[in-house]
Amino acid sequence: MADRAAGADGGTPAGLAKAYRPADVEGPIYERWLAADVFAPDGAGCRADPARPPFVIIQPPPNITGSLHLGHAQRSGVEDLMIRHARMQGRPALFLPGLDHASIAAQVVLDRIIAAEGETRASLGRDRYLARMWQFIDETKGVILGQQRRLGASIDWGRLRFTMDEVSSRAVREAFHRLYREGLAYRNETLINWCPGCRTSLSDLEVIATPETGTLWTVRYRLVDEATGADDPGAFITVATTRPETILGDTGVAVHPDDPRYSHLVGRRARIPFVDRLVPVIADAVVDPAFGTGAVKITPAHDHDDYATGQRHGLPFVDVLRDDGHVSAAGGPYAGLDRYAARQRILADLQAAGDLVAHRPHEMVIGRCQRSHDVVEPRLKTQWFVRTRPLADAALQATRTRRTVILPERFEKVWEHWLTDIRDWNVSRQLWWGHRIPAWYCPDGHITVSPSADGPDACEACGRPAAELTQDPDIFDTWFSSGLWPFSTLGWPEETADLARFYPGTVMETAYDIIFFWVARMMMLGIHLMGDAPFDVVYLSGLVRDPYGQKMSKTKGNVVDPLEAIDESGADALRFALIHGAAPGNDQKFSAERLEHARNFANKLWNAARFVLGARPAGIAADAARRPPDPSRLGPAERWLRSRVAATVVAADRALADCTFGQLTATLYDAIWGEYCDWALELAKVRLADAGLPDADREATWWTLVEALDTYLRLLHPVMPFVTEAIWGHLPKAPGDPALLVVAAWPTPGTADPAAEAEVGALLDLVRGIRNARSEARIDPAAWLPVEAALPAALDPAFDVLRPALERLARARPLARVADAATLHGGPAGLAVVAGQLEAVVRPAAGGDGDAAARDRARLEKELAVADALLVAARARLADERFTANAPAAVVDGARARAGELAERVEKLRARLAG
RNA sequence: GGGCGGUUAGCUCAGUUGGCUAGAGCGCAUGCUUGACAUGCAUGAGGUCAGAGGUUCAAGUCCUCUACCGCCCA
Repeated sequence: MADRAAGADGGTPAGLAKAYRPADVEGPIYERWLAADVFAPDGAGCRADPARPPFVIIQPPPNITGSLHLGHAQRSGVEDLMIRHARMQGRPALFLPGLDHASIAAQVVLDRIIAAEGETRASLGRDRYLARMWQFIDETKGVILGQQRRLGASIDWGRLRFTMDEVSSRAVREAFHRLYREGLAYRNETLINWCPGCRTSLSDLEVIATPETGTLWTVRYRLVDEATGADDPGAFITVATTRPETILGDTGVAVHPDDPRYSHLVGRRARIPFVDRLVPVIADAVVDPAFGTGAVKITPAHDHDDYATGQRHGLPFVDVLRDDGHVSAAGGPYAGLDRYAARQRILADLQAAGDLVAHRPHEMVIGRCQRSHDVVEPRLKTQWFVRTRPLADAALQATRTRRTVILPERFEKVWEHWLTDIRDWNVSRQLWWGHRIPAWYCPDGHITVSPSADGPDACEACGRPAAELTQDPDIFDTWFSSGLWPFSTLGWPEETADLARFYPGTVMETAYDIIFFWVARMMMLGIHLMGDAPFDVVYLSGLVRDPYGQKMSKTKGNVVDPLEAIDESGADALRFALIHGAAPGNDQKFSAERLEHARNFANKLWNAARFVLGARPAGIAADAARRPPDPSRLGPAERWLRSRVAATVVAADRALADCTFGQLTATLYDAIWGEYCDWALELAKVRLADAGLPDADREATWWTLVEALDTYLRLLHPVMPFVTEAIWGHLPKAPGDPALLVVAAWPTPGTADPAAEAEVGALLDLVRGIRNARSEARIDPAAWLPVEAALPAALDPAFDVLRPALERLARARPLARVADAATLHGGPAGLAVVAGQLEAVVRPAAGGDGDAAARDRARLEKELAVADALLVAARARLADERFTANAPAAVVDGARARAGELAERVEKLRARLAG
């Protein structure tokens, strides 16, 4: 691992390579975690307190035949972050992984493969097809598991579940059996959504309403002369339709009862062309007289509205489609034609007969299959349904009482709305790959539902032996087994120890686009079957999009492969980039720049550690146990750093408590880069190199750096587990520390030191001011220039200690303190610096040219203009009695102090410009 | 048609219960092989917080309306 990597560079401090090379580090570290058995809440290396409440995330199972995309990577990263944090806090943390069989998706993939082998589903038959599927998933399941591992997910591999394994299968049978017994699962013939491409029914959720421009054709039906039974010459009723092929299934024509244009026709019969069916003209208030001609053809077997109308009026239901979307035998002369070919033929034939009256473009909403995008056909089928109303009410109750909280909260409205209007759930799918519905039918039409893997022994109703029963050929909607996931994974229906300990789970994290498909169903089934909601928090993450905000998709070619990103930049960089952009419910754009930014951060941290480890004072042994710095030896910079670290711990804790993980990464980035690397290490360098100081002082400085680094590594570990673990392995350990950071204790905040923060803050401002003046005056950055500084007496002790460091940072030598700001005036030409309450003068080597003086003057004038404008505003505010009377005292005091500082600054700047 | 979200620097985004000079990364400009890091360092430029109105001592933040973009449901 890291030691091996060091060899290439040779002689680098502490055996760390000059640049962080994730590829060298990640694999071995994951191996060490596995070997130490730290991921499982009952693993040998687990250090959790078993008395504390477990923290449980059951991972959303990815499709077993697929591969991980960035969305998976992001969610996996966020889940792992929560799990690792909980684990470090000492809670038993269960991160349970799984795979989903994804019926339709898997069949689509396999169908393509067997097609290349010259086979089809039909040619193989059900049994051989399923055998082929098991073989296929055996080959592919490793892909996605390996990806999880590459991401660093600290999942409990021993508890890996698959939605089609025996434990999950038993749960599906048992759940369905119970729902059936309770009347919550029922079989019914009704209109369902049929996808001719997938040749299966779909739930309402899988049908996507798509606005499209179609054609509205106007067709006239001939009315029959009841006396003769022949067509009544010249008597027509004209209807409008967007689906002419459904004419074949028409069993009525409806008009509005109050429509005077048609009232005389109600009760007569029309002849449906081609199939020669006589159908009644009926009156029904559902008809919109303003739409089309005001007369509506009724196709009860192929339209949801017509279905209801047909029921009200006792019309026949004629299914004119086959499963493959071709016209069935009921379609007379068009039988066997594809639905759209039939449409064209019918239109042509109507035209020829003179019955096609008109046509015009028509804006409409068409239901398309979520997966195949085929136009979905409403059809009459006998299917199994789950009665959702009582289940949905319980789910609503759980969120209304805050038993389960949805993040971000705005999704609770969406949740409410959907569950309030929910319709029964069609769970039958006419596919092969999935859980076979455990329902058997006897020749007398009795239904037997059995939870047993072997099926029933006999018909429940009439006792016919099993041999005379036939099992329902259909399988369950994949989401039915997914809905049981929070407890089927734990062994339900058996009362296992895991089930008792880990149900309900803590957080369910998933993408917001499956809130109904999955979250709602887990909630409904979990509450019903387990008696309690399956989780405390539903964390809905957003989608990961490409840099232009487009959804990533293979067809667009804008997909970023997580493994490639890891190969290039490391798993930590990918995790950081994804987590940094993750706000609950918000989509994020992902770009190479973001990844690079994260990679640079990992490298920065690595190098900071490299410096610290290489700067160990001689008096401290390489294998010395870590101890806190000696408080009596701490200088202002050390006190400042410890205070900042304490503040960072507080901020990190807060971000974790709020689930604002982007805030967490920003906090740690700013602290590590902006405070630790930019200032703390630079200040410490000088002190550590100062041979004139007592050993104990330098050792205290080093221990302070180590302590801070140790804390940062712990805080950052959940986000960037590999680099932090790699570095931590080189740090001195405190007594009680484990061998691996993954199970080290989460930090507790230290004590704030406001005085140190103020003192050091002021002195760092002085450094910034000097640098600014030098840079603006275009002075050679390498040049050492004398600087005189005037500071309040209170800063003297800190200044005395830090002076060598400040000199180096400001390239100021000597950096002399003067007692009185007035003495800064006059004398040789200099660059004025006004930084907060401090003033200084930089003395350029050769007095500077005329341009330099002019530039310096311009800089001061600009600073004065800004300060003056702010002062005017601040004074105006304080002059307003309503402000001083109404605002909180702290705010008013702050404004007064601010105005005072500004006045001082303005005065100083004016004095400099005058002098 | 109903609902939700967004609009802050050239780009991508932070911005907590309303309260000190609205921040970061990338990009840009100028300069730097400073003994951890050029995957770096220093300094700087760059903002009418979409628009209008309102509440308030005080609004990027709260309310109303408008515009544009996106999403969900029907």
